[in-house]
Amino acid sequence: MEKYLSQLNEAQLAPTLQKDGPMIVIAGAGSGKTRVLTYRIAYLMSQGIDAFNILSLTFTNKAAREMKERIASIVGESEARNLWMGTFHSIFAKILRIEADKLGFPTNFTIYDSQDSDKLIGSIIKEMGLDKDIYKAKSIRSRISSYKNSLITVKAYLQNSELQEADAMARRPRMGDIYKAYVDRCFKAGAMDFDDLLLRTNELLTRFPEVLMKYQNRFRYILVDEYQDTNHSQYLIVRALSDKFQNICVVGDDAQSIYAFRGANINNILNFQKDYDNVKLYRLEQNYRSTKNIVNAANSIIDKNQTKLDKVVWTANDEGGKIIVNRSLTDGDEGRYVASTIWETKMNEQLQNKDFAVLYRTNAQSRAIEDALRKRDIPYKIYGGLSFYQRKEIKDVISYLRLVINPSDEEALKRVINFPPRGIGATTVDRLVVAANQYNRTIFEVMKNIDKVDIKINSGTKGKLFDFVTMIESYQVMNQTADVFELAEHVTRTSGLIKEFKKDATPEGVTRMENIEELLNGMKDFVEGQLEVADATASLSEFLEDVALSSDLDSDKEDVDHVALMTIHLAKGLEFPHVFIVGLEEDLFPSAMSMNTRSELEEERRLFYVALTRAEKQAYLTYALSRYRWGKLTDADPSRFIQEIDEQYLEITTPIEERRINPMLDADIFGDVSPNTKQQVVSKQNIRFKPAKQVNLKKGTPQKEQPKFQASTPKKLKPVDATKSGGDTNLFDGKLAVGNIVNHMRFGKGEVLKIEGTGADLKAEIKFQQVGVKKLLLRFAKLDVIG
DNA sequence: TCGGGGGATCTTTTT
DNA sequence: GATCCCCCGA
Repeated sequence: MEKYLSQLNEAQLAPTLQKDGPMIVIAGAGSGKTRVLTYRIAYLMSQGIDAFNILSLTFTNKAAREMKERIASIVGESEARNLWMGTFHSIFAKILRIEADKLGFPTNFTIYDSQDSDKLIGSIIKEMGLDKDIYKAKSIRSRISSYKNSLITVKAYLQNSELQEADAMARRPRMGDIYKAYVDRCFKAGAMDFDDLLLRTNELLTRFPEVLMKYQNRFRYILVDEYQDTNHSQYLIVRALSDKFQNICVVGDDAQSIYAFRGANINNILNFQKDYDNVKLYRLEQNYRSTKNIVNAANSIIDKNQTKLDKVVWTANDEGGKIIVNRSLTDGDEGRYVASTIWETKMNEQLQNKDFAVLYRTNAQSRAIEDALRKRDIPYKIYGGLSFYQRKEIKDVISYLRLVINPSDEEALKRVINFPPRGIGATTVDRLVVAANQYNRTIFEVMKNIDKVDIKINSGTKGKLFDFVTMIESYQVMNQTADVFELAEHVTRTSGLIKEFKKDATPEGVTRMENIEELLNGMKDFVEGQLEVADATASLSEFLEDVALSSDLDSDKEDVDHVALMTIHLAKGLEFPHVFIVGLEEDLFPSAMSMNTRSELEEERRLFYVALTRAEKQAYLTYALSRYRWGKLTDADPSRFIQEIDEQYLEITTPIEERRINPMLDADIFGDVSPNTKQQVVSKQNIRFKPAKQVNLKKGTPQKEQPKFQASTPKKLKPVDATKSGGDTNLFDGKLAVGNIVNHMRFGKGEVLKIEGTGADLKAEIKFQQVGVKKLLLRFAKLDVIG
């Protein structure tokens, strides 16, 4: 152990060696926090703590796997095996399976992905006869998701008139009914969505003190990585579990909090010291990853944020090259610049493809980069986006398997009952759903008892339903003895899936077949890794759980040499020698959707900080003057984030003339002069920045500068959850001032007289022309600032 | 019931 | 540009 501990610096050593008590490690980017976590766990074990008593929550399953391997190499394979390590979702899914019966769920409950949830919500809206343009499935889902992450159950919602009123004012008075129907239907289907995995865990720990006690006693030492990205629901789980022994170690970096949009609450990390007694605070400030130029440039950006903890990240590394800023005419040119620069650098510096990463704000940006790399024959891999398991053909196969495990799974059933087409149309399915609701049974049960049910279906169709049921049941029988691979192979053949996909001879159809083959191969691997598991059923359910909860990143194989393409969100925690951050344009990065409040913009800035700090040696920032968006060529302005970097760290290069990089360059890559060498250094003044759009609306700000960003769009003014603590959630935080003239949806025009309260309680006293003085909770009031 | 064609909407980010 | 969804004719 000593041998390993000697690899740590002093700052890293202190938290590693603190065995007991609550502690927080504020770890700057690249400061070795994973190393601290890993060695700390190894150290705990060397001090006689049983692996069974340690719970370690990570942000990706891949991170968990890597840490576990590392720990195994220190303390031994057999010791490390018993560690509980993984994401919140995967760890608590396992616990929920063990305790499922207490909550009335089957052990083999299905995990609905977002697509399943959307479809279910869509059908509920349809069944209720609501207008789907007002009740958009996706936005309803995100509302429900944020309720769940804030622990607002259906019951709590129905008791909360403020929330209901807010939804009513957003023209969605039936929100509560939909929420209730959605939860009921998930329950009936034996399904949990992502948020349920956390919410139901909270329910379990609250309703069953003996269960809480069991896990408190079990997990005596708890470690949480990326604590800045935990949401309220996760926060409560951690609190509950750590309450007895208080051996809780959280690690994070407020500067890298980038998941507020899915409920992450930065206050969890900002307030940690108030949550426990005698919290020890450690800081890791030395960056081992990046050059001085990169670290300093990143610092100069994050300095622009108001909400942050004190921390000075520094490095003893070389100064390194300046950050290269490149302008292109179009997104296509940008892609070609990236590809040719990678090509050249690789040659000049004898690098591999995997030394490069291209990071972007939105998945849609990958295409232009992809095309350029492909033309240069540079191997690449796109992470995220439409993940393998979300592809249609894969979901089809998986849905059959889900039905085998859990025939109540409504979404899986609807997906495959008529695919491949077997003459069971939408009308029939609708009638089945109605009957199922009527008899309070699942659709599958109704189908099984179709003769005992009062339903208008002709006998021919009944026969088809019977055949389908028989088929699924035969798979269930097979599942008793066969392994996942054998079963899936059988299912794809006998269900007609293979035949159906083979009909399609287009390139897309061929790819589909290949994907199914890849899936089967993956299953074979899984089975081989699972040989010791005796129970075949358990292994199918485990496979499906992996599928539901693993991300693209998790299945990554280290040894493949390709350029990595991914969103910045996905790149968190990773590092690459050379990093391209592309699409640095206003409205794209920062995103047009995130410029309404200071806190949103600050999150974008943290995102940029995360992107930049992925780079070890060299960072490139690129932007284009025009770009295809929504299929149309649109003009773009350079991102304010470029301007925010201290100029001394930048090398602003621009092609000598605004020439296009030869689009035909694929033909003569060697003849093309690299944009790198043909550039001249220019000063930042030469970049034509538009005046940054005003974000903090102060009194007298000319309004017409930002008609696009008026708060009147219903989407922008979602009411914020009541249970969220702290002030970071308020849309009007720092934006509304006394004297502002505002427009209220119902009350009309008025003047702000007074602002009081903080955070979720922020209120404004407004004198309306028509209805007089009103005091409004800003988190619910629909206000447009008009002057 | 099926499949093609046309229109609307989409893009922020993900477990 | 792509996908999803609706509508209509076979």
